[in-house]
Amino acid sequence: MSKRTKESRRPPAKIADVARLAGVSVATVSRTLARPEVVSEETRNRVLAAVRDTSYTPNISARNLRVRKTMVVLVAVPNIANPFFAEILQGIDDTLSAAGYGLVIANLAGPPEKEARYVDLVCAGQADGVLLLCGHVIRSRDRDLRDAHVPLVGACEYIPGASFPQVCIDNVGAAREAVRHLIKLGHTSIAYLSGPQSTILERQRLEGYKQALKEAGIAAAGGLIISGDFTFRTGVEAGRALLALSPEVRPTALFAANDEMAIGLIKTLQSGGLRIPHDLSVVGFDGIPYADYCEPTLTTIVQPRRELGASAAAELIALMTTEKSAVRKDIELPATLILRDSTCPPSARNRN
Amino acid sequence: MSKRTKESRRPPAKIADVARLAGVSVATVSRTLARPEVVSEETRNRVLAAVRDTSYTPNISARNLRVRKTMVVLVAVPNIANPFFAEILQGIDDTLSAAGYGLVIANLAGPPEKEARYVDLVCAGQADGVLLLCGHVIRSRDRDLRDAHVPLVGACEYIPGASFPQVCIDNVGAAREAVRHLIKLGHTSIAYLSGPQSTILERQRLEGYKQALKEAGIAAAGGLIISGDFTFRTGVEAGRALLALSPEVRPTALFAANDEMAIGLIKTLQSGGLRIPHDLSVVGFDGIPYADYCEPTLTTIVQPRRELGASAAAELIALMTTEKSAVRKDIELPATLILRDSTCPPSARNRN
DNA sequence: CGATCCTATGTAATCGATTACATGAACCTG
DNA sequence: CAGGTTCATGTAATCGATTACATAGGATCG
Repeated sequence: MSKRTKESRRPPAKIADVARLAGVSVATVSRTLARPEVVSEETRNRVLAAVRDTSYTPNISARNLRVRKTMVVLVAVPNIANPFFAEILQGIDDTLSAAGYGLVIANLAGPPEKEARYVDLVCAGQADGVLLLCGHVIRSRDRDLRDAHVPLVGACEYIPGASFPQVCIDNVGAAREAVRHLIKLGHTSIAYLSGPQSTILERQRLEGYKQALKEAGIAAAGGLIISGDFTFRTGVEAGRALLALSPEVRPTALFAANDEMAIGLIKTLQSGGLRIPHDLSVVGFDGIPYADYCEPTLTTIVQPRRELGASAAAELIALMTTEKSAVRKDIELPATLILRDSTCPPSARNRN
Repeated sequence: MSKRTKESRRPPAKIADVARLAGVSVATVSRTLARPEVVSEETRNRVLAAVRDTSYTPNISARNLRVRKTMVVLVAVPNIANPFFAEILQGIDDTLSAAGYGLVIANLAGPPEKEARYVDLVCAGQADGVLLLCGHVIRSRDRDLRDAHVPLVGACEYIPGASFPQVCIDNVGAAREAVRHLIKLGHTSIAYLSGPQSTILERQRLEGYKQALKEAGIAAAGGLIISGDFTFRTGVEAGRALLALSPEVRPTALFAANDEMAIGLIKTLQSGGLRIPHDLSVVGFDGIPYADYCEPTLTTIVQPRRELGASAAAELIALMTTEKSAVRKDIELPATLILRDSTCPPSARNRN
């Protein structure tokens, strides 16, 4: 009886159609859908049947107009093509779309005027919330964004003085752990391949590196810091630089601020004749899928990417739905060092 | 004079505010924004100034409600985490967002009920168009999607009988070209590492492989086809299978249906002691960034990913904006074989 | 039994834009 | 100068929901 044949003509059913079919007013239909407990069981059944028969779905534009929400959140991501962010996005998407939100992805890798367009969109109140996957945006349009008065949550890159909640791992601690691992293996000459100096992420990982060296009583010789920018290319360049060094002065281990650079470095070193980890131990950071595919597989700090995205999204939802923000707490997720094949004790011939 | 200090209070300006400030009716404001040429120069200036002073932006929900559009397109993608799709998405995003559309990304890698939710959303008229990056969805909800009467464009995977325009490369031709390259180098024993048998993509690449062998008069021995599913893991498995073969019967070259498998295969072969390309030439398909990073760099068919995404998006925009579809043409984009280091003539010891 | 309260439902205002139609001024034109 | 155009603008209906307020009928109670 409830199984009608296709009645579906071109224009989608509207609430008035359902009301007519059920013999009630539009208000009752709306109530039935929003708060089923306030209508009598009998009407409820009639309405729900009518909803089914007309395959009615509320028009979101109309609803959003009325309740003054957009059900859209803006996600600012440095670069979608980066597998690290791709997985964070999945976590965000899972959580947000389950709660009925759509997400507009602002890919900052695109032309810069696009970034401006996105910020404007937010300021114009066309998004209910913003998720920042990097400190980038906030620095340029700080004020605009702030007094647009839109809930905001940050993830991945922890910004110390920020006025909004953030979801991150302990970058300093994780970097320290990575370097401690190398020290425990017996390495004393440990280089660091940095990220772009302008990011907070970079400063924190550098800090962790320094702390580990310091607590082990190893002097952080300045020359052991090689500067990179998170790209494969700079990993390759760092590799060339290391190859140019004579074996006696070459470090026996290296901590890279992310996996992509670590992999570029390893490739370059290998084609220059070095054996990894025998001649140089390498530990990376992030735990991108490829780190487990390369040869040798990469020892690295793996970040809980999906969870990072999911809890940032959950936090934002809380902010958006709660009356006047009271949430405001930072969340720190655990990152773990995964031991694979790119590290081993320094070989005898490299010891001094 | 136009540079006012911040007047921005909580509620965003609405069209009535602008009208009041400019001393005109709301209709005139709307017209000024939509078709500036129909209002007198003098009013136009007054209105535009008022727009600036109030930093007015039309409320999209209200507009969409009125004009019965959503300005949203749904993009169904097999897996965002896959770098191949990530770049296509960028092309789509560039084009679509420049035209003012938002995109909802339906990541089919997620839980299957999410896929259903997305299809429902489209059927409920909450999207103006759909972009399919794989044949997957269409096959399961074919009818629903069709009579939802929403403009649809396919990309990447060409579906022969489809009733909607598609933007693809010539998969058969490209695969044939890849294999021809191996043949030209002198190989006569060429294996094929397939994609998932259920996809049309796979059948087309297999077809190209067969055509190339046939035109060279090489019998396609059945045993040379190894089945995979586009993942790194099956590349590894294929590598193990090849290692198990004695060198005399082992093929001297292999064409993989995508790069990820090719890379998995190469890694495995290398750790099994084979030298690539010396002992086995490999050509891949897709041209993902990593193909240029691995060791040796991968000879592969590179697909114009960004353009693929951009023209699919452009085609969809045409469909959505044109009165009653008249567009309906498939677009074929060129894919090119890029020669890198994973292929060379068969070595003497492997010849028979 | 009349006052009071509750429950279930209906009526109509509202969200903020777009746009068909109405209006009125200015300008021709014969 | 009556009547017809054209041009710029205003009035008000409309898109499709949500929800404050009104109302009617029934239960409860002193």
